[in-house]
Amino acid sequence: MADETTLTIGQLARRTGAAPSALRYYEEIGLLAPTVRVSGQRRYGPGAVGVVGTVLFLADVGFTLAEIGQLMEARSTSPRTWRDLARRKLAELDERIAEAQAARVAVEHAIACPHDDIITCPNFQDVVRRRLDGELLQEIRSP
Amino acid sequence: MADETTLTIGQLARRTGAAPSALRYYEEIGLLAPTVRVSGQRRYGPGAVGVVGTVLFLADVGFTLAEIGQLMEARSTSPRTWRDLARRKLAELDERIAEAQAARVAVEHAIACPHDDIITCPNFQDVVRRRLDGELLQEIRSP
DNA sequence: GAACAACCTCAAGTACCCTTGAAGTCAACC
DNA sequence: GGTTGACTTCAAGGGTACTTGAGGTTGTTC
Repeated sequence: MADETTLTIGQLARRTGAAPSALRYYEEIGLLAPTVRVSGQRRYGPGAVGVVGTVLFLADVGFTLAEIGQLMEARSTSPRTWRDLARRKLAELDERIAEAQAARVAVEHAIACPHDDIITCPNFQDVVRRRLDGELLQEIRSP
Repeated sequence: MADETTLTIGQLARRTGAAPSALRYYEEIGLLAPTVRVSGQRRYGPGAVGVVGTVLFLADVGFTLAEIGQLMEARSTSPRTWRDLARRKLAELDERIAEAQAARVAVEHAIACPHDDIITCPNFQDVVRRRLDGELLQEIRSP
């Protein structure tokens, strides 16, 4: 029977919902610190669940693994950096929400439109034109 | 001087904001119909701007290129399919919005938390625990 | 002592959406 | 007739986050 306070990679995987291969990958890219080995096999302390959970949560929130790496590093050493990164992501989330809501409205309009071929629908053409104009504006702003 | 009602790939690219390589790629995967060629070069009618604009808009909205392919095919032949696909994406957008809003709240809480190492913060631990429990529920729901 | 599950490493593959580079063609201009 | 710019094809590369497969070891169980 195994130690009860220590987890194998499979057990950690089950408790966190991350695949063992993903956990190995996280270790490989430096997101998770290398662990104690028992005859070659990784053993995790109970705290690992929280760490992996944090990683997964941050990934859900939209941080890339590289960003999560920075966050985990700044975690205890520099709460200021941590909060800066978090605030930046907050702005990104707001943007994403706004975009999704705009998209939602546009799709709703397209569905409500009585035309059979949407490309012929004036409403839709309007949406598309705005999309194209947005692109052009971006190009003009940063040439 | 060239025909005024017809566009080269570069001109179409400038009018739509899509790179020429992207337009060729769209054609390659069947998203854009192959066009007339003038001594080997693609020539697009004015309607192409709308078509490409539609593709770009749909991509923004979150459709994959494969889905956009289906949509373009169903466009005039089957408005019902079109609306079905659109409605499904609407639900997806709602989900995405809800997720982003939940993430926003969680990040806000994390920022507001007075703890220096967030992993030790009870609020944050709670967020992470909910994330893990959510995962487990999913696993139970679809084993 | 053989099977079995779960672990290990390392290289390569996957999915999506393109971009980049090499090598060449074509029309227009000087 | 040589350069320029925009076009052509085709194969390969790139970023992100993993997964998969081959080939091998360890520990437990029958």
